[in-house]
Amino acid sequence: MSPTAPEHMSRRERQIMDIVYAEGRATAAQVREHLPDPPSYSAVRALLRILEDKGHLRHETDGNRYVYLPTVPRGTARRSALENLITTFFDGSPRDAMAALLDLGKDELTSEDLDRLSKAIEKARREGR
Amino acid sequence: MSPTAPEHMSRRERQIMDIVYAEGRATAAQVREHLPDPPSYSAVRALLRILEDKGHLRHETDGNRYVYLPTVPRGTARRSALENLITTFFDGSPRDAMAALLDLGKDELTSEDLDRLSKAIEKARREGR
DNA sequence: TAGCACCTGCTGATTTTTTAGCACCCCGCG
DNA sequence: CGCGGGGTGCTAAAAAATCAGCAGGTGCTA
Repeated sequence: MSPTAPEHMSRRERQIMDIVYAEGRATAAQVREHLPDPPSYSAVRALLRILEDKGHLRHETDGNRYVYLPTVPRGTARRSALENLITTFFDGSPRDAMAALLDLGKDELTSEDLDRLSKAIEKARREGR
Repeated sequence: MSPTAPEHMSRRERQIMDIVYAEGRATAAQVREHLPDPPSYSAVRALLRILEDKGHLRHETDGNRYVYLPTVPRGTARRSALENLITTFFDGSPRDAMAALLDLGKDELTSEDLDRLSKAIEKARREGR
């Protein structure tokens, strides 16, 4: 079983993990700010401790406060999140996913972004095939 | 708040929704098959009924059994799933997401897939910019 | 008709999650 | 010193999720 298993996390746990991943690192207060329907500060800390117990988070001390970080690196989490998304929403087809992504980001992608993408594709073609 | 809100769903609820989205439509038995640590048949049915109450699923009758479908169409769910993923794991950058996706699928993408992708990019360039 | 194998609705109870509050510690400052 | 403001751990209780079981319906076939 993968260490990144959003499947097996409770609602709050997932929300918190998402925040930590988005922020990179976060204190209890920070997490609470980003939490929808934020519960008490103390509740947030409890959750963070649980997440740490379960091995999803670790913490460093900054002065006297804890700042939490994911134990599994962002890149790994990204990957499984993508895989998961592809299987549940794109029938396991990365191509379809890319197409959707392209469409989704069309307003945001700059000409230069598209260049880079094309290059990356060329590169993939040369290497992979 | 969006009608697709995996954020607010419980663990089982999410798992079930994922299955239904992956399958397109599913009966209680089918859902149960795909569920990790499957609970009793009766428990699955209970969950399905709850999901329906909450408006995430609806059902049609096939003979005398219920087959469940998502209320919000797959395409819509896809979009929000992608958006969500992009914000939490790619700092809101579709470009980075595409790059990761390309890398992830490099072994699976055929030459033809890459062609199509290139074309789609060209098209995006012409239209968008 | 009776038995079997499905299905459904419903409900109460167990288990897990989520929460708030309390006790304590450390530090800076009037 | 003594107080306030920040932090922490821990725990009990409330709330939500999860579950299994019962009652009843349908249809099929021996």
